[in-house]
Amino acid sequence: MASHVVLTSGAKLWRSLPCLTSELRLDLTLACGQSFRWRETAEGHWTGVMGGRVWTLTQTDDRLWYHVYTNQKKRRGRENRAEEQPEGVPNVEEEAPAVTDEQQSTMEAEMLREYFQLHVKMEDLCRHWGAADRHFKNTADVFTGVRMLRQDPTECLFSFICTSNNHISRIQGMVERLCQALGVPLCQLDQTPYHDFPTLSALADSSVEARLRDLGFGYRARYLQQSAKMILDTHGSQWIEGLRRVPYLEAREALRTLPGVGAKVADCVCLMSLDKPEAVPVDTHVWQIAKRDYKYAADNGQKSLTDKLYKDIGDFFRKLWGPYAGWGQSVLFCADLKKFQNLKEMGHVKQPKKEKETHKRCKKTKKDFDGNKIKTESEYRKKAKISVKKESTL
DNA sequence: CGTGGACCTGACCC
DNA sequence: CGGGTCAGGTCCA
Repeated sequence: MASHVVLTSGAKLWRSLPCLTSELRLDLTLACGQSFRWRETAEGHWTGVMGGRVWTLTQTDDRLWYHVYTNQKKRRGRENRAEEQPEGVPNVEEEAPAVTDEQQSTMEAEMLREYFQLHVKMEDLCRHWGAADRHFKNTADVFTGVRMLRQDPTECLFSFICTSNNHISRIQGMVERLCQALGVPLCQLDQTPYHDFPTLSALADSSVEARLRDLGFGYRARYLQQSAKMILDTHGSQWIEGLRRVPYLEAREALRTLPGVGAKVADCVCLMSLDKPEAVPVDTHVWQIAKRDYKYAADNGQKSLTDKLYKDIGDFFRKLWGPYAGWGQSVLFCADLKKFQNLKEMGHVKQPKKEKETHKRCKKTKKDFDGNKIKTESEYRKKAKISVKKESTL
């Protein structure tokens, strides 16, 4: 049976492209809640599905290494997988045209450059933002290499419908079950099956709501099915992709007409899949960041994130950072996640022992590796103050 | 325009 | 083990 590859055993299986870790950190970028499809399958090795293929990625100081697995061939006509493969689902990579390894590799490298948007120079953006924004600089100095992915719009939309009033560890499991239940199987590696993300038609089927409720999606089950159906019925299968070519606000409002898609989810989809780098998703984290680190609306005492407040906070960051404000937001968002707090405290001091412990933990818990957990709100504030103090002394 | 609740579920804490 | 709280929100009154 096929298994996950690692770089140390079999360099022949790998290809690479130039990419500095200052531009891309796989661990931060793939586990900060943009995409829910990547898992650390071996230390520093991330396996997931992108563009209908299964990849393992890893990196060295100046290169990004990748391996693409061969999809299992579907035997036509004699598969009893009717349950898993709704009709009308195209079989990815079927009858692959004859291409040389070289051509194949060139194409794969190009897919990666697009997925990670390597043409955008994060280092330049961060230097620019850091010059005018002290708090950003202090955070970005530790959280370098957090990039915005350019995800498939359908996957992004339906994944983020799952995020409402939810947490990352559960969302990951839900998205995995969603793909397993409704997506085309691609291959299996060490007992782990990999599936493509479901198509719109698979999601729109009337049986989907009940099915997903059984899989623990709660009230989101209806949103997923209804949104898919609404898109197909009133706009057509290419509609979401088409939103890449319309202005930000227009795309955002279009998305908001879908059930389960509010301001936050719409902005996530705009930023992470529709080429709208100015979109700033404002969630509880970003609201906290705005108040705590930017003294935004100091003690205005707002209870909830109203539409107006949402827009004002977004405008605030857009004014501060400019047209790529969404990319800036993602750096601070990532730095605010519980699971990455340990990175901050290590700061510039080298603590190899601690790092080892963290890695162990990642493997053991495998689903949810929290670094130093913050138990209560007050403890959270304490930490925030500490980090502010550190910053002021720098 | 702003507020208060309901909403599924399970991870995490005590 | 049982009970509360909370999570990258959205929708409705």
